[in-house]
Amino acid sequence: MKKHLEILKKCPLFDGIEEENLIRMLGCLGAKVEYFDKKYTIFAEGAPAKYIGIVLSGSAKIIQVDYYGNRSILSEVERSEVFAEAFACAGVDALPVTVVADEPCEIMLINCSHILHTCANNCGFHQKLIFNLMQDLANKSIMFHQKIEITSKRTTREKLMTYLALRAKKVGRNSFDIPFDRQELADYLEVERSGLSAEISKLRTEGIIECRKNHFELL
Amino acid sequence: MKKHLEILKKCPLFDGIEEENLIRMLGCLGAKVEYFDKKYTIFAEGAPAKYIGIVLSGSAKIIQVDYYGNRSILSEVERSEVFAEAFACAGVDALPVTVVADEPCEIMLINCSHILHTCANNCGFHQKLIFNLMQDLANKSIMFHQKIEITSKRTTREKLMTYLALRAKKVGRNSFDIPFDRQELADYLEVERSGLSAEISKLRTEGIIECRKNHFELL
DNA sequence: AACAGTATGTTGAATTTTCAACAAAAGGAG
DNA sequence: CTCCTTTTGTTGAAAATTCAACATACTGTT
Repeated sequence: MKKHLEILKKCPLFDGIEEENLIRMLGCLGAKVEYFDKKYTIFAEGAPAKYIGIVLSGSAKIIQVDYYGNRSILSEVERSEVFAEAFACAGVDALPVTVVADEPCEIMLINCSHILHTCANNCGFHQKLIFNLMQDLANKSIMFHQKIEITSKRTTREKLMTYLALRAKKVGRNSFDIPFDRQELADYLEVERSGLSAEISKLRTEGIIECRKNHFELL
Repeated sequence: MKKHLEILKKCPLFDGIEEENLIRMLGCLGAKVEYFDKKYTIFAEGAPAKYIGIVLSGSAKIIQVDYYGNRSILSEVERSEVFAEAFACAGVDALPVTVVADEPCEIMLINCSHILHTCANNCGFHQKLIFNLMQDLANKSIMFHQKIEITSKRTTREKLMTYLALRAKKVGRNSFDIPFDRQELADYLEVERSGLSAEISKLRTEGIIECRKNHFELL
């Protein structure tokens, strides 16, 4: 557990919690660490939503596959970020999404009821954890607002430009990497890959954007 | 304030809080009630996101209007429900959405920092409020997941059918009202009103759905 | 009952997306 | 370096959406 401390201290769930308390806390919460290879499923759709996940290394994607096999990417989860917390906290019985390792991953799993309900030891950190969870959920909510803002646009071009503009604003630069390849970007924007490629080409020849692989620049 | 107690007791924010405590609490939180006429703006995009709103009577819609004037409806807020909590809790400086009264409304406004930060009186209900807020935010997150599930579909027909199926599942019946007129439903599904009307007609002649005004039935 | 105003349905043309199939480029393994 | 696999780009035809314009139905008021 020790080797993950630096990452865990950056996790919004443990914001403002001292290192020594954090270690004790993790024991009390029954936190465990599991390893997943690239492309492996961390949580499968339909599984019970008991656990909160924290990415210790690697990264993962939250996806949803519909009846016809169309994949939709809901979000990307990076190191020190939390996932599946909304389902665990809301007490839904089955996960409506799948979480897949994007690269080899170490994932910390915490049974959410251990966070929500005071334990026998009556340790005093639950309040802080719940406060942090609340702030994290508020931030996730804003993330979804942005995703909806992007996908509510009617054309591929507008979706792409809205996404890139938000990304640029977030990093504070006009030049940045995105965490998606073309197919994944299409699945995030909810458009066709081929149409997306065509649109990127057009924007490039029009001198509006520049891009190489997953690096983009707004001109 | 007394006349709103029955509604407030149903508000998820005050879940598990006794009536007598609730009254004192509201005073301590500095809760105030404002009246808004139909179509009036409760919160405007760009306004500071300090306040959490609770619908005491009437209903409201959370909308987003883009650069070109296209309206997108994010959600509907009914009696005893909370709104704008994510922005207030996450501490964003300006609201990215507008909240509009759908009918004449009484709205309770609470400065979110009064909920988040323990007051001088050191009253003991903050923990419970924060816990409730956390659960509410988790539920909102799930709501957004569903909205994304709906709008990620590629055709108007699929979007509509996904929406209606979720709605039917929620109420547990195949026959139900929706809180939207045609234009609003189109703005919620992120499609054209005329195309939506055409699709509803088709589904009707195909014997898949039945509808009159905002009442729908899945056959 | 008549009217005005709003909401809903209908239609065809223009635009855009999706789909399928293939070409080109990039990356990895041996 | 070469082969093989994966990713990305390109294209044209089919399907769906958007747009604009108008017809019809509905609502509330006088």
